[in-house]
Amino acid sequence: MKTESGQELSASLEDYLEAIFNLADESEGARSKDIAEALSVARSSVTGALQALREKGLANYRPYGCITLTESGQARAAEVVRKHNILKSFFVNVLGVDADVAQQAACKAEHALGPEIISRLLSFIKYVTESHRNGRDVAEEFRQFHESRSGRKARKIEP
Amino acid sequence: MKTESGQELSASLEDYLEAIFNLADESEGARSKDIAEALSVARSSVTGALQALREKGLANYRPYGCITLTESGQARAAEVVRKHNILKSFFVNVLGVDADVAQQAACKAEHALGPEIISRLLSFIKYVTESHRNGRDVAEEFRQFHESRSGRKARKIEP
DNA sequence: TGACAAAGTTAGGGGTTCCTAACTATCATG
DNA sequence: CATGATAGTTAGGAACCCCTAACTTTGTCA
Repeated sequence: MKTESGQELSASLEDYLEAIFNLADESEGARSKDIAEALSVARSSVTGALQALREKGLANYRPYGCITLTESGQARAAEVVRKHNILKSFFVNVLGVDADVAQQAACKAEHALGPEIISRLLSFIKYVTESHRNGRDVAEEFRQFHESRSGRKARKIEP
Repeated sequence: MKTESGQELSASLEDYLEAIFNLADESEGARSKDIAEALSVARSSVTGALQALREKGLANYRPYGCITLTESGQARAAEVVRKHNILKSFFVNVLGVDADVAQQAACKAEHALGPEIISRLLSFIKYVTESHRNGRDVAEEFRQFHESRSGRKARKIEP
């Protein structure tokens, strides 16, 4: 039983899918205006994207109607969101990056990484988490390593 | 003294820059045909890209002439290549991904990640390398963790 | 209910990136 | 040096994705 449903999807359409998924989570059915806002895009661009998503069988959409995802649309969106969360978690919890920076980077990188790498990344996060429980906190150890390295750099400037 | 030189560059143009850089490394001056081959693109697309790069002051190019990068072109290309190598190294040496998969993923992701994350990723690779020298090999430990996890999954299927 | 504001759509246009087909330049070789 | 093969260019067009401006629909409230 495969989760994925068919064709290639552009990064842009994946973004729309993700936004609809997240918005529909809170209320039921997303509003065009909120999608536009979430993606920083004109409302008319949303209309276009919705037509494309409908044609691919991913969104239930008719003019002036409320916007939901089809089953396969939800599956695709869930995959994207999953990638996003794994990436963000890696950036924040392992690399120690700011939440905002991580959020933005995850948004862009989620379209670029295939299942193999995502799966290993997830595994790696779990590994780091376990290391924490086992008293050999890899994330913490790295953070100190990183700080001491940046520190060393800084010291070079003022001797 | 900053390395970067100016404007935003599309992912596509970054790819061309990288290809020219790599090709010019081996011989001197890249050939249009080889760029096309490296990027799996029609020769005419290369011509267009070269015009764009020339307009941005990144490539020395005139019709039928040999192709080199300007100084700022080289600087930009070097940045891209650096990102690429850091990502690939992370995928291969930390996550344990196949070289080919890593290569492809690095190619796509290099356009999506900013300096903050790249710098931390580099630092993390160094941390893992040191851990190897210190007898606490994080990469190796993760590899075993990952294997045991995939193993556990597989066992579920045939009980 | 009628009228106004907000939400959504359509029309038209621009930029990017790529393609194929046909043309031109370059180069090696007989 | 002629000529054919290879490399490179131009022309024209398609697919995306986004925009603004103008129009239509919807919903609210006096």
